[in-house]
Amino acid sequence: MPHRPSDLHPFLERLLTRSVLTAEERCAVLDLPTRADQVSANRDFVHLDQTLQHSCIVVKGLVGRFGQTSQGARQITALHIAGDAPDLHSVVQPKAGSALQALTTTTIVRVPHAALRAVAARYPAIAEAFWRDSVVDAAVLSQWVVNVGRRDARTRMAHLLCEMASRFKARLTDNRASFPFPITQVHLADATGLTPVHVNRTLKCLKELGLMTMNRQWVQISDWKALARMGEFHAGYLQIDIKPEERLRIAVPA
Amino acid sequence: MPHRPSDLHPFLERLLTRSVLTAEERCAVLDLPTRADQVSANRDFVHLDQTLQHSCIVVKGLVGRFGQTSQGARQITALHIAGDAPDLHSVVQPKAGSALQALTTTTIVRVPHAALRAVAARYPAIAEAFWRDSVVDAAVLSQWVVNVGRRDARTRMAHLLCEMASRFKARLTDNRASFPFPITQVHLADATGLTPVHVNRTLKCLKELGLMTMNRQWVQISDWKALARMGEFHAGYLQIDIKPEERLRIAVPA
DNA sequence: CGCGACGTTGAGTTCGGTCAATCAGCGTGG
DNA sequence: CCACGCTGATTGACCGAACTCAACGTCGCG
Repeated sequence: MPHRPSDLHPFLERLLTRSVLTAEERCAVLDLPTRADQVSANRDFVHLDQTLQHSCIVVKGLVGRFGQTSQGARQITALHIAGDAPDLHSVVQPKAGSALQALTTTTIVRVPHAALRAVAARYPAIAEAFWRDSVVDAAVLSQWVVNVGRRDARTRMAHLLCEMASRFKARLTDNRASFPFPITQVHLADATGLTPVHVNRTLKCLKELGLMTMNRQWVQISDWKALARMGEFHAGYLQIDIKPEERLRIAVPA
Repeated sequence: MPHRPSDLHPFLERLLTRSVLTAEERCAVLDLPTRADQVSANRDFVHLDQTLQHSCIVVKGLVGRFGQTSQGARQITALHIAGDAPDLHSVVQPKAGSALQALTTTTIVRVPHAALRAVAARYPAIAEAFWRDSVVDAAVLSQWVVNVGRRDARTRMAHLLCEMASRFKARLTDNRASFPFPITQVHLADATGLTPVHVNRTLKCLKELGLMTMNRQWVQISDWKALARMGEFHAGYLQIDIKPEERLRIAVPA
């Protein structure tokens, strides 16, 4: 069953890396109604405590989930790239527990909860895929707690870079890889729980060790193995690269 | 429809604080087959990378989800009390991404995935409640990232104590509260990302400020408002105390 | 060309870590 | 009953990774 190109393709791909959906179910996902929206850098497009009627999906760009202390310090609790649905959970929990902000000019699409709920009710396998997606996000969060709680600055940074490289599916050739990562050092600081100054020094250190280089738009990893070792990075928790036959499907086809 | 007492009652209660289930659905939850199990303190009962056939539910005691660095430092990423299902997510994601360990002598029940899947398939509202449960857990995790990433030791500790008091539903009278919290300072350190020595000093400080006292088994909060202020604690994210009419139900009754 | 955002660097400080000793409670076995 | 040993709590002295403050550099853009 062929299907026209859609902003939702990357999202469907993401679901399919971990869940099994029939052709009909895939079409149902792609046919979800969407409203595209451009968000400029450093703009919240979901506010704390806002009650949502839509979930959004990142089409292009970079989105951060922000928490914040009463002293005004900000902490990024999750980074979301194209294909991610940063607030899919709002389908069952519409009150936003944290803000979403674009870190660069970002295009998102909004999908009405009504449509998501309808498709989840009609196709239990899609509900299952949504639940699984939330679960994988939680596994990533749990890694972030370990990262921020127990690792030193270099290790933290290396881990984050490895995670993002994996999620961007950066092609690994000859122990090198590179991927577009349009993030400032200030935002890296908010993601790692460091200060911007120390992020700068940490990156300098990783560069001097010959592990990677970075500019505003792009990360070049020059020694993947060493960076992964330094970051204590093991990709398993991301549930990427699941072999097709290992994907799980509970729901029976309609 | 009356029902015999069950180890699953606290779990059902937990689901019902956030989700709406019909009498039939409640019975279906309570009728889940269980196998009780006693776990002694400091014993892993779910190991990293283990593929699970059961989810467990805490009946009595305290369970920690543990992550760990390659240097052997441990970080608790979640604490689970009676009524919690620490690995409900294994229903859709059976490979464990972190270890579960009892922090005191704990009794759990194990529920086969097959039974959970069957009940979720038969009653979409139960699947929805499970998903919502995962989502709330993720919201707590996200708070922990903020806590560990951006707050100083005193604030961190105060926040953790307030969170646990709220989850234990500690009765608040005259700005005081107390609840049973059988945790060692070593485990508190693993939960807050501090060292045991500094936990000790931090608790001493909170005590000297007249905010709380603590021994191995019990926490006494002597000035709830001040402790909550110090910990920047706002209970909203826990999704406790949801008014009955604000609970969400998407699925239509069978 | 000037401005603003971001990146870089140095000097000094501090919060929390490390190491090590001591204390307190408690269950066990002689 | 009491000595022993274990686990966890407490305290002190010192250290160091990361923070703060402040200046300067660089790049893109109006």
